[in-house]
Amino acid sequence: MLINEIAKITGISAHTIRFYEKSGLIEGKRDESIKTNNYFHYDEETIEKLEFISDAKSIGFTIREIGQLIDAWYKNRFSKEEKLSILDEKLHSLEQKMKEIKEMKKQIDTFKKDVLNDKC
Amino acid sequence: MLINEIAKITGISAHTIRFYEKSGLIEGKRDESIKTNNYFHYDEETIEKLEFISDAKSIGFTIREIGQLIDAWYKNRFSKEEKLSILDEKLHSLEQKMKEIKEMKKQIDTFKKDVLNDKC
DNA sequence: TACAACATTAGAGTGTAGTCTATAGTTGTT
DNA sequence: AACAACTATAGACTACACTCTAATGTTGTA
Repeated sequence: MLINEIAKITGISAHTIRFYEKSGLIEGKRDESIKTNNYFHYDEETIEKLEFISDAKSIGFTIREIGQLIDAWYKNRFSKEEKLSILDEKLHSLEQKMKEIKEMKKQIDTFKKDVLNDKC
Repeated sequence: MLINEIAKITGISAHTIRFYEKSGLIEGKRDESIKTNNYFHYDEETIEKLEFISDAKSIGFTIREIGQLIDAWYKNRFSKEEKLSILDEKLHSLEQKMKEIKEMKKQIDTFKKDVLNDKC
C-alpha cells in the first residue's frame, strides 16, 4: 500500500502520516527490488496503528505517549515487565481522566440546574 | 486579592493567569479609589473559575470552549435556551470522551493480556 | 531612603501537532 | 511523447497554550 491509499483508508492525510512516520509512530518499508523509486509501502499493521493513534489522540495522549504505547506493544525493545509497567501507567492515567470527566459532568449538571432555576 | 496571592492559592502562575485574563476567561477589577497604581484585584469567584479552568483543561477542553462554558454560566450575554444548549453540547462531548476512554482501556487490557501470554 | 518584592504592558520565545509549499523525480494513461 | 497524478524531502508556516523577558512603575520593610 502506498501513502495515499492508506490515507484514504484511515482518513488521515498523507502529510500527517509522514509526520507520524518522522515522529517514529509508524514505519513504512521500501521495496528493495524496485530500483526506480524509493516509495514507502505500508501494511495492515500500520492501519491498525493509525487507528490506534487516532483513538489515543482524541483522549488526550500526546504523540510521545502514543509512541511509548506502540513501542510497548509492537516492539521488542522493552522487557515484559517494562511493557506491563508502561501499559499500567497509561491505564492509570485513563482512570484519572475518567474521574475528572465525572467531576466535570457533575459541575455542568449543577450549572444546568442553576440556569433552569434562574439562579444565574 | 492581588495576582500573586490568587496564583499561590490556585497553583496557577501569575503569567498564566494574565494569559487567561487576556483570553477573556477571568476578569480582575481595578480599585478606582486607588490612584497610585492600577493593580488588578481578584475575588473568590475568580478562584472558582480558575479551578474550573484547570479541570476543564485536563479533560481536553480548549481555552475557547472553556470561555464558552464560563460565559454560559457566569455571564448574561446568552438567553436561558442558549446557555442550556451550550451546556448540553459540552455534556455530550464529555460522554463521547468517556466512551473513547472505555474503548482505549479495553485496548490496553488486550495489549496487557497479549504481553502476559507472550503473544508479542 | 534604600531596596527587595511586588505590579503592569508589550512583545518575544517555546513546545506540540500538525499543515502547506516548493522542488524534483516517478508512474500510469492516452 | 505528453501529461496528469502520484511520490519524496526539506523546510516554512500555523494555531494553541503557555512562558519568559524587558522596561517601567509601586509598595512595604529595615
